[in-house]
Amino acid sequence: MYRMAKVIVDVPSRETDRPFDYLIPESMSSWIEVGSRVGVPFGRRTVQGFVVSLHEELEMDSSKMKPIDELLDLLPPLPPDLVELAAWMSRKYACSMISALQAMIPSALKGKAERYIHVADEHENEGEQTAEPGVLFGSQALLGPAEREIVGYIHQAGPVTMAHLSGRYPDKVEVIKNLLGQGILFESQAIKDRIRKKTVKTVAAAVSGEAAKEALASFGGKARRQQEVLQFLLEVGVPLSMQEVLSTLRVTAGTVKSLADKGYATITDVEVFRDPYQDRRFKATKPLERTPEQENVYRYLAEAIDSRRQRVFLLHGVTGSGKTEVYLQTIERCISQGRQAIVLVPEISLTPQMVERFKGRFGSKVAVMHSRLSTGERYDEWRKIREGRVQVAIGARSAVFAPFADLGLIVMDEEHETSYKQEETPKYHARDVAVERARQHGAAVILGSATPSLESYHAARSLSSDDFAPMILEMKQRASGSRLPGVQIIDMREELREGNRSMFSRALHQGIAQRIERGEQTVLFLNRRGYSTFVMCRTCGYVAECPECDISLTYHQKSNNLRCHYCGYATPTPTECPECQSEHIRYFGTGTQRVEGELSKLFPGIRVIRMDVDTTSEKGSHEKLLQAFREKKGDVLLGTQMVAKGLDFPEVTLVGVIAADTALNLPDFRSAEKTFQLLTQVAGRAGRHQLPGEVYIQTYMPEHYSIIHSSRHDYHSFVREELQHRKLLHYPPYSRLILVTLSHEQLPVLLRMAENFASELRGKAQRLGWFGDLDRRTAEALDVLGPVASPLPRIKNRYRFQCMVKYRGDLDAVSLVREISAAMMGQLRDASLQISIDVDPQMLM
DNA sequence: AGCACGCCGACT
DNA sequence: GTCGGCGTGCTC
Repeated sequence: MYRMAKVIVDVPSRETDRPFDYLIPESMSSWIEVGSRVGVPFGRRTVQGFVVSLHEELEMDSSKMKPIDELLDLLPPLPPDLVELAAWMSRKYACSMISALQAMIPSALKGKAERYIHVADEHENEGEQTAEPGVLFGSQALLGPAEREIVGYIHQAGPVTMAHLSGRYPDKVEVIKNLLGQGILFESQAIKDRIRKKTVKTVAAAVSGEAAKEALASFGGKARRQQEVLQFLLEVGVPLSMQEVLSTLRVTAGTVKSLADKGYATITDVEVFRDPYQDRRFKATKPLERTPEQENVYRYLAEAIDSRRQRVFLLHGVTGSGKTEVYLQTIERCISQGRQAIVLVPEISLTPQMVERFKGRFGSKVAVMHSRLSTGERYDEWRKIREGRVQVAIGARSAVFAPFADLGLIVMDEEHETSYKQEETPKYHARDVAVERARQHGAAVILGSATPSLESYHAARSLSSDDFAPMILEMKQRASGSRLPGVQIIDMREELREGNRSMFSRALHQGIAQRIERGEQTVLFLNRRGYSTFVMCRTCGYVAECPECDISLTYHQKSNNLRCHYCGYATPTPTECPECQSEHIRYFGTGTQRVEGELSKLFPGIRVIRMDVDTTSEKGSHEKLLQAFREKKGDVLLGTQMVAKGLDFPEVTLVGVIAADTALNLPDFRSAEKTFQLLTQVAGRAGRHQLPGEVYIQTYMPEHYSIIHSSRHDYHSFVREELQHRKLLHYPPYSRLILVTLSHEQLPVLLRMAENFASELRGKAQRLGWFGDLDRRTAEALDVLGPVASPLPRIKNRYRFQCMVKYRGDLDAVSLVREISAAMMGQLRDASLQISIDVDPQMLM
């Protein structure tokens, strides 16, 4: 009987996306589990892999079968339910198993093989200087002095890497190769993690009682400092960190070391967790009394927690209705029953304020995961979860994979945010993953938003037997009792007609002036997208573009150069047009910098705090800027998306949207929805406390329904209208989409393959009886649009074309697409054709 | 993805 | 004559 493991190896290729069988060595037998991370021989090298199942076999083909060669962690990094979830993801999103597994663990555990050089056992003494140089060992050739030195060094230093060795003996690479060839040296491979567990040195007295007295006496006036250290350690009686001992007694590490050498003290490496919040104190908070609305909602949620069955709730609550307090109390109930909870927030709203609220309520029971943590910090937060040291995990998208053993609740705040969809492989949506995990664990899911996505809202409204039919819970009032701000739509065409060519309408201009006068604050919002600053020649219309990616280059004022946002290509800003030699070439478009400039021109002495990618790239700067604004060190907070979310400043009474249209005119069927959500979010920033708030929205399309309904805070009317549009055009939620992008270096080949793909897919769907025109609402329910050139038609020297597959949600179109793309990649047996599959795409541009 | 095996150009 | 170019084939 042989114990075997099926292993998914870390080799990102279509042919290797399947389990490989390995023999489990006797020594690892009781340690290897589903979810274990192992190093396995694969071809001629060693790679990392994950055990996905265990089985036994009576016979085995020993010529083919290899044993696992190392087990990388004592506790498997993935519990079995996550391995199962990875299989679900690979089906749903047409991604490889390894990419799904890799997404679930911190990057610190993405190990790579390192090669080590050893001295072969029977040659160990060859490096030593013999009395008679030139004596032959066995059949081996004579070792020269260089050979002897190298062999001797490795023997004494232990296994070393080739890089280390060639660093030490830079001109002896040939000699080393020879030794390897002769079998005097040999290579091995082992998986090396990207980081280590952090340790601190601790010191403790190694003697006590009588022995301690003797020890102290034995110094006899000598080594005063050592004596002092021992005395101190005995007094304290518990192990201390080396750091503490050194700084308290003002001694050096050498002193302590000598004491340890005498056997009077011990120095140990103790594993510690890197704690990104260790220097922060969080004020403890108590649950607030629930408002009647909150009470009503909480009753349903508490019942769901108690039932231990999968339930999905859509919590639709206006900004300021106290959704977070509801989350906190539901989590409290969940963890008091011995289960754990995950809180998902968009990366952008994982602000110190948010962290503070959770830390304040749950203290050390919380692990926080966000992108600003270092690899090591993130690894340690993750370990706290895996080892059961915390009960609550709060983080962005990937926190949905927090490896809790008994999950009772998943909260997804700002459910409608697009950042929950990962744009890289695996292109998963955290909402769908959350619902699936909840199914596995019998957990509750709360999808919270002031402006729920149409997908979620529609799913909740339809009485389908879907795997996910949420129940809608509503909160219509602000918890503070304050009114939602009045919203004024400003027609910028009118402004232009009346001779105002500035980016500020007269009303907004006056509004800002008023706030400055009254000492109140203003938030100005600029939609970044569509407002890229590009360089254009005003004489001939030439636009500077990236030679590799065919997209316009972005002007960077700081470095005075042009950069490609996609591949990083950079070039100095031209002073004359390369096409017509005109000098009238300059950057174009509005960025936050330009608005800032305009503001200081219009309001001399105005204090503007600008928040954008430039001013928040540094660690902690985001926090600092907000703090400064809170302390009223600025009259105006000017920024992009990041000022729209979750911020709460009592003295902000005016919010201005510079141009609502930029979001409205994006080539995306969701642009109206996005605009509505954005305006509602932004408007929610004003007048949250005693002072009443005002919102000005500047637009060239004042009659657009998303602008009108958002100005009236009327979600339901907006949704009614928007759903009609979607239904008419058969867009989600009335259909589903798969975006298939094909890329190849040669345009003609790509065109042929893209056409092939579309017709293959149409043909196959027709044979299944699926193909047809969605608009006719017949049984036919799959349509292929395109191929067309991708919005970014060329990236890194590869041309890109895309097809949009539109289909009825109950069909398994993903399998079909996957099948056909696999067949096509097989046709061109080189890897020159790449096909990327995006299921339920969010970004269509 | 690597890494090796395997067949054709410019050099000691 | 060899060193080395990268085409294609495989990895339990």
